[in-house]
Amino acid sequence: MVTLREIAAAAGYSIAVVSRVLSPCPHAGARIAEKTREHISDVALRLGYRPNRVAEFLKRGGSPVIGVYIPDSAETHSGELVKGICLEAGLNSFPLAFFYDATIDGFQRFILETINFRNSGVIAFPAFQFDERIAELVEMYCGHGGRMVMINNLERCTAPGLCSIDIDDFSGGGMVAERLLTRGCRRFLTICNHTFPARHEGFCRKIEITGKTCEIIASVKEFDAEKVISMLLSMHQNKNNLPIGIFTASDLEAVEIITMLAKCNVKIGRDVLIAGYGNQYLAAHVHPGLTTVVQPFLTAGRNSLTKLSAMIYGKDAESEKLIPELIIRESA
Amino acid sequence: MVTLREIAAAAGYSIAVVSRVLSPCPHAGARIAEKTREHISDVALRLGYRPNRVAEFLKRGGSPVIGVYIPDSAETHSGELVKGICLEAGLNSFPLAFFYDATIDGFQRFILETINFRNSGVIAFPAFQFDERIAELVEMYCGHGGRMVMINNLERCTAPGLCSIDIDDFSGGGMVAERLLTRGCRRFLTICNHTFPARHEGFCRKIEITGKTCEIIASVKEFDAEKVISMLLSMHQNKNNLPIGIFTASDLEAVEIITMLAKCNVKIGRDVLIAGYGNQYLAAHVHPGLTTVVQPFLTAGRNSLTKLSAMIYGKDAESEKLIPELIIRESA
DNA sequence: TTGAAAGCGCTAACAC
DNA sequence: GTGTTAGCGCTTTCAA
Repeated sequence: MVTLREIAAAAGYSIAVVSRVLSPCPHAGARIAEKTREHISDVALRLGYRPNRVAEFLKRGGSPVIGVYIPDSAETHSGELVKGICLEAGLNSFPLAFFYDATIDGFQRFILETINFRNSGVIAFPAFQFDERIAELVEMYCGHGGRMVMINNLERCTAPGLCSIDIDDFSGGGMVAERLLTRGCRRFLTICNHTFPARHEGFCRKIEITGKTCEIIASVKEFDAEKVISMLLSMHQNKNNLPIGIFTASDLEAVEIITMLAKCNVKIGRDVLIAGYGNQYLAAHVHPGLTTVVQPFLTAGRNSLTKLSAMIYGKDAESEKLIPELIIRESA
Repeated sequence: MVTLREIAAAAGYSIAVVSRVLSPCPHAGARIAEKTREHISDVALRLGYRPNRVAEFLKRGGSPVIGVYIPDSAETHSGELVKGICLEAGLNSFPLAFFYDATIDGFQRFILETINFRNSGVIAFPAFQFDERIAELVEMYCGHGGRMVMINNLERCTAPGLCSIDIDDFSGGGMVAERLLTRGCRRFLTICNHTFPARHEGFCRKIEITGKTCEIIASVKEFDAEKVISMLLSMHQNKNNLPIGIFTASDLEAVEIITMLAKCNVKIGRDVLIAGYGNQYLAAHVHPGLTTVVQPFLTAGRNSLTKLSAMIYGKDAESEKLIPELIIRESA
């Protein structure tokens, strides 16, 4: 491992000068001659220096570890988020401590643990039902100088030192509507999903603009494939009202419906078009393949770490909104 | 954060004595009076002491960070493994550095990086095609005092300081065979999968013991649902040979086949029984639900960290083989 | 059996 | 602009 000491020896300066050149946030008023800076940077590069964050934060009275709060679920997008975070963390030599959970009590334990260990910052993706206590915990943490990046905060928490990365569900829903409209759908069906209302709102808004309406089913449990579909088909025997467009705010429900309809001899992709949300694992492997919305969670993960690291070193980081993308397969 | 200094003050001993009591591997020849040990342990417990691994390893000339090499895929089981590792790492205050990759060159970079940062140890799940270079890298790393836990090593690498956690694919395949036999299957079909040969071997062995045989299809691409099934069904018009049992070594293929067959009016779960392997996300949500083998990757993750931590502190850790479990749903 | 003190790699206050 | 020095929390050598 290359240390400041070795660089200092090789460059002919003291360790302190080398530190001031290489430190991500040197103390205020640190002045270095431009020539010295260049020389030391060159030597560091040549020797392959990688900072020892552990020692850096030890001195500052803390630990470089970044706490990551992640939903305790097997969904594909959490995996993508984790991957993005890990990738950037690796590049920047930040160790990570993951906390898998999906409860408000767990979130509280997580925050307290983060404070107790004097970790350098927090990335949080609290994917459970929003609760005022979250906002309080975030305020408490940031109020004491903590830095946090929150995924899908949706403007519910605000605090200095808090930066949000949201993924735009509303426009994702709109993309599905546009696709179904383009494919010539006349009637639309959608399953309620209270966890992600914006996906529906985006979908319905786009449909309403065209003067068409959406039938809404309370839950996937009440989706009686044979009944609903035979009803819909018979109502429109003249075939003029085909295809019917179905949108569910999660792939899980879309896959249930696809496999239920397949058993009823419904031609999915022709008479009935189905689109889901999330591009979960296996969504590409049902027949017909599921048209769905892919969320840029890898990007969210990478950006969250970049922003957090900037904030940790006293720079500003702006919140951002990421736009999802429609993946077209055979189902719609 | 409670430090040794505070405990020393509260207990009325020097920091050195407290360190000897609380350190996970005190230097050889450290003697402490039993009464002192108890007293200091009590105080530490009362104050809620959690060791500062960063400082501990700084002194020892390294970093507490554990490097984790994980396949760069969205499969559910990687997520479970990561979760298990994170859980134990959190309990033991070990920071983690994940390296998502699926190439031998990446594995080499990972090992070199681990050495460069003087990380405390490695958990590796190299899920790509086995290569002699892996064995060499492992030998090199462990030869220089590195500690490693390998997931699904399958006895391919050996080195002092290496401990393996394998999941028994052979018995997993056997479980599926037993289920299909119990359900009265007379004929069996299986899709080749060269990545996981043991799953097939376990399956076919159990079938062969009963004197029955397995038809083998080279790949899922060549599974022409209509052709294969109409052939099979017509061959056994008398219905005496129903149900037909199909086993694929991955859920992905099983889901493809289920959704293809559904379109052909085949009664899955009655005339044709299908089982997959892996219990991937969505496998529970196709219709009919997929009978499959769930691998104990959460346990593997937890145990890998426990074993690694033991080895890091100079204790021995034994390799182990974990047994998967059959999840019965409607498809078989 | 216990304590004093050095030092891991780095930063920051202070001196020059 | 640059160097000196103390110290973050812990382990370990050496001395008592």
